[in-house]
Formats: sequence, C-alpha cells, structure tokens
Amino acid sequence: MTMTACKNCPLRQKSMFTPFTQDELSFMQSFKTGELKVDPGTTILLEGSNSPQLYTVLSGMGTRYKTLENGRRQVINFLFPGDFVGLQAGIMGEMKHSVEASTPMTLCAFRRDDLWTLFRQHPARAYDLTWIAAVEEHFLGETIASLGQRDAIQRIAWALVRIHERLKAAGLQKANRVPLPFRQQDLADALGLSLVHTNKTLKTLRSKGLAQWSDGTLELRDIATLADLAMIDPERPQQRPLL
Amino acid sequence: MTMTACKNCPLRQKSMFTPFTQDELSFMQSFKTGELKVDPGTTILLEGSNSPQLYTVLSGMGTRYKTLENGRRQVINFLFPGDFVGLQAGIMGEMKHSVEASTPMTLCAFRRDDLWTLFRQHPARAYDLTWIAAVEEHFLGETIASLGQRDAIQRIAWALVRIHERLKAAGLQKANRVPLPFRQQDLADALGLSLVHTNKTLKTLRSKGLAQWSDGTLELRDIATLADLAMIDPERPQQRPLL
DNA sequence: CGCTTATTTGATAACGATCAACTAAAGTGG
DNA sequence: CCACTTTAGTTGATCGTTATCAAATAAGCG
Repeated sequence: MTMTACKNCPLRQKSMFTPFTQDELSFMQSFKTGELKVDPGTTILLEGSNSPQLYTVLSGMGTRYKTLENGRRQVINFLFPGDFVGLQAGIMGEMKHSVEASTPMTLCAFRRDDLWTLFRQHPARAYDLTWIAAVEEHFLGETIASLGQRDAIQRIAWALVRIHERLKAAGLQKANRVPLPFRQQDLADALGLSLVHTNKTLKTLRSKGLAQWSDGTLELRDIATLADLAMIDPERPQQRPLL
Repeated sequence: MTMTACKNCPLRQKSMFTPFTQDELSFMQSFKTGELKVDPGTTILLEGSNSPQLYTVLSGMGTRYKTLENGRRQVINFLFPGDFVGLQAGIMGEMKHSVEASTPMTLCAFRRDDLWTLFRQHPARAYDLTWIAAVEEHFLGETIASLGQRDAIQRIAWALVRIHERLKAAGLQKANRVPLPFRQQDLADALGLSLVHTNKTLKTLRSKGLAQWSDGTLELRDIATLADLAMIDPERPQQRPLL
C-alpha cells in the first residue's frame, strides 16, 4: 500500500505546530491498516462490541448514538470529516455506543494495538490524541448544557450554528450553505426532542428567515440572530496551543 | 516537600497494571506542585480563565458546571475523590466550565506546563491520562442520553445509582449508604429539572422505598429496582485493559 | 432573634410529546 | 409501466409531564 499519512487525518491536522518527522511518517504508514468504504446505513461500530479498530473520517458523515433499553435512541454527536472514532473502544476495550454512516463514508483504519506503540514512540502524536479527546469532551459538555437548560428553539438554533461552524472548519461551506445529509429524526434524537416538534421548530426558524434546511443542505441566513437566540458565547476557533 | 505520589491520584489508581518506576516516582514528585485546601463554596476554576494548574481531587466533593447567558446553570458532573480536573484547560488553554467546592476539599495541584514532559518522558502515564479522558467522555455520553431520553424519575434514579456506584468505588460506602453533600438544586441543575420537580420526584422514590437522601447521606434501599427503573445496563466496573 | 438558605407542598400554566392523517418522493416488483 | 410499499417531511388536535408561581416550614447563624 503506497500512502502518506491521510490528508484529513486529525493527527495530521493537529500537527501544524509539530510537524511530522520522517520516522513518524513511516510509523503512520504502518499505523494505518487500510481504508474502509461503507454505504449509507452501514453500522461501522456496534455498541457492546470489542472492535480492534480505530477510525478517522476521511469523507462522508454519520452518527454516533446509544440505544436505551426502551428502544429510544440518543445521538451523541454527528460525525464529520476529520473526526476521530473509536478512541473509547480503543482505550476502554468495549464500544459504549454505535456508529452508523448517513452517507457513503470513507474511513482510515488503525489497529488498536498500535495505540500503545504510538504513545511510547511518538509522544507528540499521543499528545495530539489527548488534545482531540479534550476537545470532544468540551463539546459533549456543551451538549449537556443544551439538553439540560435550553428549550426547543434554542436547542435547534444552537445545533445548527455549531454544525455550521464545524462544517465550515472542515471546508465544506459555500456561501453560508453547508451539506447536512441527515434526517430530521436524527436531529430530534440528538436534541432529545420529538420528530414532530423538531419539524415544527425548524418551520419556525424558516418562517423567521433565520435558517433553512432542506434537501440535505443547511443555509443559515442570520447567524448573529441564531447565535443570540441560542445564547452561544462567541467561541474562538479551536486551535491547539503550542506545546 | 517530602511526598510520594498522592495516594488517591488517579494516575496512581490507574497504574495497577503498569507500576511506577523509580524514575517516574521522582518525576511525579516534581510534577506535583502542592496541595490545595479550599472551603465549601470556593470556586476552584473559573469559566473563561486560563488556569496554569491541573488538579486531582484527594478528598471532598464539588461540582463542575457551565453558566449560560440567561443565568441558568448546568452541572456537567459531580467531582469525587480521585477525579481529575482541568485537563481541558491544561490541554486547550482555557477553562470551558467552572469548578466549585461543595465541601471542604483538598486537591493535588500540577503544573500544566509539565504535561508535555509527562507525555515525552512517561508514556505509560500519558496513556493513563488518555484513558481517564476516554472514561470521562463515556460518562458524559451517558449523561447526554439521560437528559435526552429519560423522564424525570428515570433521570433521578439513574443519577442516584451512578453516584452510588462511583462513591462505592471510591471506598466511601457503608452499608448501602454513601455521603452525598449536595443540595437538591445541584442535582436539579445536573439533570435539567426544576428544583421543585426534583424534590417531588425524590419524594416519590422515598415513598416507594427505593432511595432516601437527606442530611447529606444517600441510601439506596433497592438498587435492582432503581437500576431497572432507570434502564441502566449493568455496567462492569471500569477497569483499564492491559496494554 | 431576625436573616438567610434549604426543603417541602399545592395550584396553575406551558412546552413539548403523542396520536392521527396526509403529501411527496423514491424504490420495487409484477 | 404502473400499482404497491416504504421513507421522509408536514400539519392539526389533544394530552401530560414538568416548569413556574406562591407560600410555608425548618434549620443554621450572626
């Protein structure tokens, strides 16, 4: 397999301050075990399973979710290009949630067993990984605050703004439009709202001229008002500090 | 300062599989910069600040929370002995939440700048840190599922069972009783419920003989029924897999 | 002994869930 | 090629869980 480290790999993105050494590059090549291409609807990782793989999303989008005993589904977050998947399983030994593709996806696969080698031999990459974990933890904390303290319209405004930011950062924005190939049910499950109420709330935002989401495309027409509605503190783009 | 690595430090707890080397022990000593003792009500870390410190909780309890612009407060989680605090600030450069002591607390303080040294010189400890971050991320995911998919009585049952488990693991259990020195308002803010409804729901659990929480002590009388009520999948104790 | 904080309880209101039905688009198979 | 099915989105009506308001009790505490 001829390859350089994946172009969209977060381990690469985060490395702008600490460039790869030749040794690291060759290690990355051995760390990567292959690319995975999946169709929409495919379950990439299954709750309770013991996956030997870690992944990086190279393209496509998906959902990370838990299923409760009563059948209800909670989408923990959406997966976008550049996201890292499976660190929990990689490090804890068992998946605590499932991952499903919403679009065709290509993923960069790593061997879990190589994680330890990474830590031993490439502390800068290990630090990158922990940085990623810390950033993710931060977003989960914000999600908790949304579910706990925001009402329906605030939650949806918050989600749309954050998703827009994320996709913009991933370079997928064109004139305030970003691709958002999920169903309303997915957003509802992410925000703890019913499908019906999610639909009606989206209609409200639409009729107010704030945001439009249809045919897999999200367009934010008034980000300032949306951010204000959602009580979002203007967040500087995440950027890793120099070591 | 004469010291060994703190007894309750998670970096020590998690190291049962990879014991400290003499070199590491001496590093831990230099890594630790001191102990912090604070009174109830003290804000240990403030949202938006740029703390140069990381902490480990040695004793006492506290809350980790965010405050929204409208003044509402979301408790992200409770802090118990053994918990690690400030990794986000340590690695991202800025606190995204506040930390406040609910009881007198003693904390073990580390210099943030030493984190990188830790990664470079002690990969096993760095791996421990990432393990901790992954476990925390898992719990946040479960919290999201609770806020999104469980109703009031399920949320409270879930929280009480999880808290009980956590305190038991910390060795604070005595005959199904654990210390829980928080206010009902804290639990309400953690679960996204109003104080009034939290109070009424606790009463329901009490009258059903399932759980009793008063005077800072939580007693679970019927854990099986509570876990069933909360739809908790029986979770094996978190234990780090061998490398 | 007033003052504050935490808990408790009842009454009322509202936000969002649930139920039901309909439209539109996209397969699918005979 | 057209019934038939399935999936996603939309809308209206009703119900219920939970928030909000109000007030009372009780426990520290200067």
